[in-house]
Amino acid sequence: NLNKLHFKDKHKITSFHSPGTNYVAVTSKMNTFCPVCGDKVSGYHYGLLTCESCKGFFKRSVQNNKHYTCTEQQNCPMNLTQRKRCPYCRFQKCLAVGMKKEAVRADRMRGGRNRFGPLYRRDRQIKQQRSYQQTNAAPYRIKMESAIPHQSVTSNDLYPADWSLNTTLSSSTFQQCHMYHTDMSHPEASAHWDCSMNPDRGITSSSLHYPNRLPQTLVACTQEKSLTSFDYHTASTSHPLDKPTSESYTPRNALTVSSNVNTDPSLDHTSPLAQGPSYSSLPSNFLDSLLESEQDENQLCAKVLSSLQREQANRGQHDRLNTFSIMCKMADQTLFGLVEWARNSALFKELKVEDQMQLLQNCWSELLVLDHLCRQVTYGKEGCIYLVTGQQIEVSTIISQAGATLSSLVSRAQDLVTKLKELKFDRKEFVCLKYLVLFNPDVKSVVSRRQVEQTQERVNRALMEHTQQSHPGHADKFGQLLLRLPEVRSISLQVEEYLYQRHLLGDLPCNSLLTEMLHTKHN
DNA sequence: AACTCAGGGCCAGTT
DNA sequence: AACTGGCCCTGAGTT
Repeated sequence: NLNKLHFKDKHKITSFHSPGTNYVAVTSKMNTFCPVCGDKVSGYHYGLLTCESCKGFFKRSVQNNKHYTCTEQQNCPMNLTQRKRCPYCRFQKCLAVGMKKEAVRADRMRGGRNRFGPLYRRDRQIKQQRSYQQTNAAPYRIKMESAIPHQSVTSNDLYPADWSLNTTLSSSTFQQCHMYHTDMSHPEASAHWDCSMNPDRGITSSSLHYPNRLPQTLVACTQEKSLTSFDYHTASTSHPLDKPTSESYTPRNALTVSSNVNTDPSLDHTSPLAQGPSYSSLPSNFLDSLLESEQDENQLCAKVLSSLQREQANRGQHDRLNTFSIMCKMADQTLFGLVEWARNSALFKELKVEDQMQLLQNCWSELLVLDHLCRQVTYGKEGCIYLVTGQQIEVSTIISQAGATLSSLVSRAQDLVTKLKELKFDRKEFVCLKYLVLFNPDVKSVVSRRQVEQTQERVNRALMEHTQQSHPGHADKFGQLLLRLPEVRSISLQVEEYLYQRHLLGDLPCNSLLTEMLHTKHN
């Protein structure tokens, strides 16, 4: 008698004995987590898949017309263990994720069906379709989900079996795999995302060693005006993304061949950048030259992966990085890549080193956000976040596991991704936005303001011409793209604020470029 | 007619 | 006393 069985056992039996459609429906329900608290989903309740307890909580709150208050800052972490602490934040999260008050019946009539039936059906179809696609595209995922028991998922599981065994696996292999990250989808792992529960708070990355890192130079620059271009150049050759043995810097392309920091590209008449006033008639050449200094995504992916693997390998069994720390490391490595990108750019090299420092210090977080957005537009699947390592995480999982601030950041970024996808955002436009953000003449204490302004105008004009040429039917694409920049700025400021708060709690790896950038700004 | 599943209610346990 | 959350009852819609 199934009705006499425990709820959880009922689902186990149903899923075990019913292959086909029913199996997919039940297993997908079992494998998803409540978007409010991360507990196991028991079915559709008031508009979406939630757990039994949030269903009950939402029902009681609406039925009894509850008005809760928050004793904190109205952004309490919401997870399995903490959901009871703040009903205000819990109810707000219920509403935020889309639970519908109107589905709670005023007449309290039992049974029957409501008007959300079609909505649930459509949602099921989408999930089933997605599950089918993933099953066919990524046999790996099934292996992970079935092989890794829920009770012992650690940050180590960020690396599926093959990652830790085969360190030479190519990045393209990873990208084909659509691997899913299991740590975050586990309720217990949510602790890693919420400040107040982070068991690894205060983690010290003593095993990290980034000799002569650029950020120290950046910080030093704010204190010592006499920093020479030589210091800057030497310091940045020891990029942590480089192999530890690399002693000399090898430029990636012709634009960066010169070792002279203050090279004037106008002297190089073979460079499209040096074509003077005529460049505007050949915007594609100018943009192509900007594109050339772009870092190869596969290379970046491989570097970040190997760096993370090295780091984990150097750690003891009980000293593994938690999810948040891993994300910070990824951001940190990406940031290094962005600094390297700027440093290699011929336009940037034209500037005085002090100005370079100021500009980078001003826009590093915007560059990170732009980089994230571009990766999502290029590789991201619907409802997923594509990491620099080639892994994907479902947005709903992050939102269910993270606190309010991080959830809101992810949502805002995803909204922007949607808009950019609608605009058919391409790589050239992305590079232009990066330059527009980097060459910001409004940054205080920039000495060569006019030069920065001219470069910004130049890139701006190239962007306008490109959008007009490549999308003649979309007259306002240029304006639409520029209109996204204030939101990028706003998100980046929220990112900085969030990271700084986590830093104050000791959650950020001490020895990171991120930390130093944050420090410099707050000092 | 039997089944499904998302509503509501109940109540032992917890705060 | 109020709240929580797991389990059960109900009944319109589906098969």
